[in-house]
Parts: sequence; structure tokens; C-alpha cells
Amino acid sequence: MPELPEVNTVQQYFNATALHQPIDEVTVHDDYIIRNVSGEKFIALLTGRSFTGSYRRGKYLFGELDNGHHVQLHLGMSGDLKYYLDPGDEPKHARFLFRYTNGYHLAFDCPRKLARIIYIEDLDNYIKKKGLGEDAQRISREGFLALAKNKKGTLKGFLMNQKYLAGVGNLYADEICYQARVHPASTVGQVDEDTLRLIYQKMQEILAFAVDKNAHYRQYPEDWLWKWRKEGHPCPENGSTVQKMQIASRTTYYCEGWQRKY
DNA sequence: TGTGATGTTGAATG
DNA sequence: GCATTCAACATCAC
Repeated sequence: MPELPEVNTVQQYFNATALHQPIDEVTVHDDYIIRNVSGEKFIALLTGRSFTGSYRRGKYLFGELDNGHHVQLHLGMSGDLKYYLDPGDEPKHARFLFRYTNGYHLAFDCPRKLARIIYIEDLDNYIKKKGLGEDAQRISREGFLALAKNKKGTLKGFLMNQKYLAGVGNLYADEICYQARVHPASTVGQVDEDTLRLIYQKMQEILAFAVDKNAHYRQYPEDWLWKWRKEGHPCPENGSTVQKMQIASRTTYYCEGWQRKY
């Protein structure tokens, strides 16, 4: 579920299901994903509390508690939330769940266990210490350009580095590079400013569209790379075939000849 | 059977 | 200290 638009969708789900109702009971099936406190401690910290709001920064979602503390709900590769009444509807890989006063449950489902749940007393301090970059949708164009200056790494590695900007992952990085017509392996510092502005603009358009569609990729335009992102597929723009290579340690797809390399 | 997958991290390297 | 790369993490699906 995991890049910015997907996490935004989960945040809306969280807001619609988790806020302003006391947590009667916390059940922990597997505390592997709870990284900074034990399952026991987690139960003690949350029982009787309620969530009053949420804050999302890139792929990082934080539930705000009525004591001012926060719970980080990072989805990893396969995290998801499910709200349900009948205990029989508990998802298969629920690692922990809350039962509310109204009898409903909210479960954190996570097959691959790469999620990261953190109990945080001081959110500002946590984010600062972590060095988490500004949200990709909220960063200013000037801020983006300043970050890109003199970077020696690849464009894709830059876009995906959460310390620079938070929210872009593997799929959206490829989409942004494709639509801006820039090769993902380009050296960031070599890309001229007009092109960086275009990359920023495409990033905003793509993220806004995906957020608007609640990250339901089936509703994405047919000409998005995402729709035919596989090796050897013909590129609709110039008749070349889609290439596959590793960039910044991630599988990357692009159209040779369509995307200029700097 | 083996491979790869929308994630991050910490160690290693330049 | 900073920037960058990459193996490791746990599980499932093709």
C-alpha cells in the first residue's frame, strides 16, 4: 500500500474510523513491528486512550493521542488498516488491534512485517532527529531546487530519499521521470534548472492526481508508465521498448530515447 | 523452486 | 561530517 498517495488514503480511513473514541482493549498478536517498546508496554500505553487526530508526512503516518503523544504507523511494504465489527472479520495478518467502546475493531494488518510502529512522546523532536524531509506535496519549488543543487547521485535516488523529500517511492519515481522525460539515472546536479522545474511540476501533478483518485491505479490514465511498466513493452511515445535496470538499488523502468540522460 | 516485491536501516565506501 | 550504495529484514505470490 505504501507511497504517499496510498498512505494518504490510509490516513483518511484512519480519520474516519479511529478518532474520538476510547480504546477499550489492545491486543498484540506479534510485536515484531513495534520497534521501540514491547507488546506489553504498547498495550499499557494505549489502553483507555483515544486518538484525536493524525499527521502525515510523506509515507509516515502518525496518530495523535489525547495525551499529546503520537503513534507512528508506517506501513512498510504491506501494512494496511481494517475497521470491522465481527471478530471473524479480523484480517489474516493482524499484528495488533484495538477494540473500541462501540464494539468495533481497528486492526493493523501486515503480512510482510516491514511496517514500523513507534510510540513517540515528542513528535517534533522525533522528526527532527530522524531528519525526515518535507512532504513531497508541501515542499516549495524553491526548496526542491535548492535540494537538488550539486547532488551527485541519480535523479531517482534523489527523489526517493526521504531525508530530502518525503513520500516518493519506487513506482512514482519512475512515473515522474517518465512524464518529465528525464532518464532516472541522470546525475541530479547535471540537470538544468528548467528541467528540474518540470520534474517538480510533474511530481505535483502526478501526486495530486493519485491522491484525488485515492491511489486506485486502475483510474490512472492509460498513458501513464504505471499501466505498462514491464520490460519489452512498447513505449507509446516513440515506439521504443521499455528498458529495465537497477538504479539506486531498485528495479527501474524507463523508455530509451524518450527520457534524456544528463 | 526460485525470484522479486509500492518499505527503511545501518554498515561500508568514497 | 556528508552523500551514496547495498545487503538484510519477513512473507507471499507468480
